[in-house]
Amino acid sequence: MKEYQNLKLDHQLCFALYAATHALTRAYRGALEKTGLTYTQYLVMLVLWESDGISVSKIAHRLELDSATLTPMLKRIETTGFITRTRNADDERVVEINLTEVGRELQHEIARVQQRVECQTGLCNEEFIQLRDSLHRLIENMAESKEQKAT
Amino acid sequence: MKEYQNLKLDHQLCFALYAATHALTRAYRGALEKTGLTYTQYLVMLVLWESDGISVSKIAHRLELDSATLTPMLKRIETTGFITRTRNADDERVVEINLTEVGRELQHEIARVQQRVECQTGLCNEEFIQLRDSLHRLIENMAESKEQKAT
DNA sequence: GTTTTATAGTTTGTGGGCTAAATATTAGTG
DNA sequence: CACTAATATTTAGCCCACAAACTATAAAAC
Repeated sequence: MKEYQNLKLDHQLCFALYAATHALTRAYRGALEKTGLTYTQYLVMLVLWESDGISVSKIAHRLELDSATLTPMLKRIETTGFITRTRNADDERVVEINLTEVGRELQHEIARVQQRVECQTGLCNEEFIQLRDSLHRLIENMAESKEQKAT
Repeated sequence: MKEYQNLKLDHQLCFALYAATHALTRAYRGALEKTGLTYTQYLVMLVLWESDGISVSKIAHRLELDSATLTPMLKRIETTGFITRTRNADDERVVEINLTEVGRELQHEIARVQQRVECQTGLCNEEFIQLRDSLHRLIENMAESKEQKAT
């Protein structure tokens, strides 16, 4: 049987990404536990702290998620009391997501959680930034190659 | 309201990882479609091509997944005909996973799929390797900080 | 002004991933 | 041999992600 070196698990970028994402997600899961947020819900809150009162589809676009994923998730966050969901009066197709007072306050606690997990990565600031920027280039490139396929 | 620069979505390493993983996963989803494998099932096959006939828990350890995640997944792969699941005769606690002939043959086709997706990342070889190695360091560091917490 | 067409969001069904708990088998211990 | 501990697998229940189908509203076309 021919040996495909490129198929070795440890040579794969995709597996490195997969494993790193899981490692970070697990770290956040533990740290977020007492807030009642899951990791993905935490990402939604990050979006809202940057731009409160936006629509479901805007959040979906920002996080590159499907609105079918967000609808049930937003409902769960709503039950925890951090956000409200209201139909826009001018355009009743649109559902607006707003932070509650509790949701805004949560930001202070989360800032500490974020700090802690970032430390756990054990990367110096330089490598942290280099890694992040490489990932952004990768994301950009993947988006382009997807567009090309569409045309 | 105080502004936490570190909480900006685009400053977060975790979101860059999250988005990059999703982008790659989506690319693989499309490319793997005609084989009938999902992305995670593809990872399992990579493990098996490296070491056929290992136990469920060994696969779980290699992919850093819970065996509770793998059991239903392996059953699905089994129905597609790429693997078999058999209890070890000496120690009936253990379930061994073996490739079928079709499963071994699949490797040739998958090698081409892998090549194609790797191209879509648009990274030069140098950056590819640098990124992958940074991720491995991150994974390593996260594992250490988890151990420290346990002690 | 009524009929398309497009847009925003939800629902449904499948696969993946986790935790906690249940089950089954093997290995020790007296 | 019975009792307990350890290991491996499975089950059950929850959340996330996506595709496809559906509902409701708004905008465009005629």
